[in-house]
Order: sequence, then C-alpha cells, then structure tokens
Amino acid sequence: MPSEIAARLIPWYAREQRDLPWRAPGFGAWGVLVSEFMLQQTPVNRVIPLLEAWLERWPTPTALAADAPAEAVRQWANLGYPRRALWLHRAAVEIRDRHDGVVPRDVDALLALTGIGDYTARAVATFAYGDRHPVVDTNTRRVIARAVHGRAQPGPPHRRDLDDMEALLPEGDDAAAIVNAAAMELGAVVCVARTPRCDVCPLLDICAWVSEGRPETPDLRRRQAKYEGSDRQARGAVLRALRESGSLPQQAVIGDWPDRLQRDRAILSLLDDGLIEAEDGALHLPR
DNA sequence: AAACCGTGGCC
DNA sequence: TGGCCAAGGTT
Repeated sequence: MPSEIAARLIPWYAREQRDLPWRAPGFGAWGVLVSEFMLQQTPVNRVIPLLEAWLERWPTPTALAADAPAEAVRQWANLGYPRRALWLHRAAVEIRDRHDGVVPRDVDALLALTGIGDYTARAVATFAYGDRHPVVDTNTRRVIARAVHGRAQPGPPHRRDLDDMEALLPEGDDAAAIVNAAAMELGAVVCVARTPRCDVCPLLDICAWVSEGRPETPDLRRRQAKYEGSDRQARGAVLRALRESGSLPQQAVIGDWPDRLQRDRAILSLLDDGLIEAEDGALHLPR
C-alpha cells in the first residue's frame, strides 16, 4: 500500500523535476557516482560545470585510477572539501582492482569504497541501477521532519531516518526510485530550510507540520564552526597555492600567513591526510 | 559520537 | 554584515 505522500510526490515530480545532467537516461553509474561525491555538501549549481569537465577527462573509473591523485585534486579546483577528490581517486582505484573497473551495484560493496557512506551507496544503487533502497539526504530528512513528524527542522542524522523513508516507498523498484528522487527534489526546491514555499507544495493538505500550525520546534542541529580565521581556511589557502604552483619550498607556501603556528598546523594536517607530500624541503600534490 | 573538513551565495 | 545553508563522510 503506497503512502499518501508517495502518491502526491510522483505526479508532482513528473511535472516539476529539474533537468539535471545525472538524470539523463544512460548517464551511467560512474557519472552518478562522481556526481554524488561532488554533491556532498556542495550546491547543484556549483557542481554541474565541474562534473562535466571531470567526466570528459575521466570517462571511466579506470581512466581516473591511471592518473596520479594530484591530478584529481587539481581538477577538483575550488569545489571545497578536497579530501573528496582524494577519496574519489581512491574509490576509482578500488573499483579497478576489486570490481574489474565496474562500479558495484551491491550496497555493501559500495559502502566498502573510500568516501562512500549510507547516502551515497544507496543513491548509486537506486539512481544508477534502479534497485529499491531508502535514500536519505538532508532534503529528505527535512521533508520527513515536517510532513511526517510535524517538526520545523530535522534532528541530527540518525539510522532510523532510513526506516522513515522506507515506510514511504512503494513496492516497485522504479516507483521507489522516483519517490526517493522526488522527496529530495521537494526538499531542494519547495520544502527548503529557511522559507518553505508551502503555497506550491503537493503535500500541503497532508503535512503534519502545516496541520499543527507550523510550530517552532527546538533546533537540535549543530552549528557550523566559523570559517574566517579557522584552520580550514589556512588549509584551503595552502592547497590553493599548491594547485596553482605545482611545487613550492615549504617556507614559501602562504609565507605571509598572519598566524605562523596555524600555517604549520595546516601543512601537517594536509600531509597527514595525504592531500600534500613533502620532498627535499618542498611541498607538492600527491603523486 | 562530537568534531572536523571548503567554498561561495544569499538575505 | 555575518550567520545560515549546501544530494555527507570519517575519525
């Protein structure tokens, strides 16, 4: 018995879905996988141009695995969270070595790849291969928090989020994939975080939050740390310098950074992550 | 399991 | 202006 929510989402999605590259028929599991890496905590509009350049350069996992990690980190450009570039390269090597160069379909096999967690594994299995799994991202969690639980905002991510989504899925694989995508889409364009567009929401008259008068609920989400002046900002500056220069003497890397200790901390943590390497007193991207 | 990890746009 | 937010994952 399909949920009422699914029954509303399916026709709405057929009508309103955005035309995004990874939704094109035949986009392929590798394309979907790369898109999901890039979309982790990064807005759609910033991903699209970089995704297309990436897939043009590396049309298969094996092609990426044949290049040095440095190339992946450089191609990642300013997408942010550059560890994702390194992890995507590692995943490509793992796919080549453990799966004959074919992106796995099995959720547990996907979860075993570097940089892939609960969301990305199920997104690939569902959207690239059409299998039936609950796919839960931040948009879906917000839609469920409001429409099902009557809360203004979701709590911190939890494993029971998967059960909440499972309860909304129709039986058939294809319909289940559509409902997963539709819940994400609704959260992305209608049931947005700050000012939800309830006037155009297909769930308006069955939404628990709306029916309870849109109560304010305690916001249990953790606040994001300030970026200005942070170690992350220093790491970003170091990496940008090395992306642009290839290799630099260690003292020359952001040599004018105001906080000397912070600069050294950034370099050490980047070395520790494998995002940079040291050789003969110079730093460079990982070969 | 709480903290950490980039970057840019928006109001 | 500055805090919020963005298709998360790892340790």
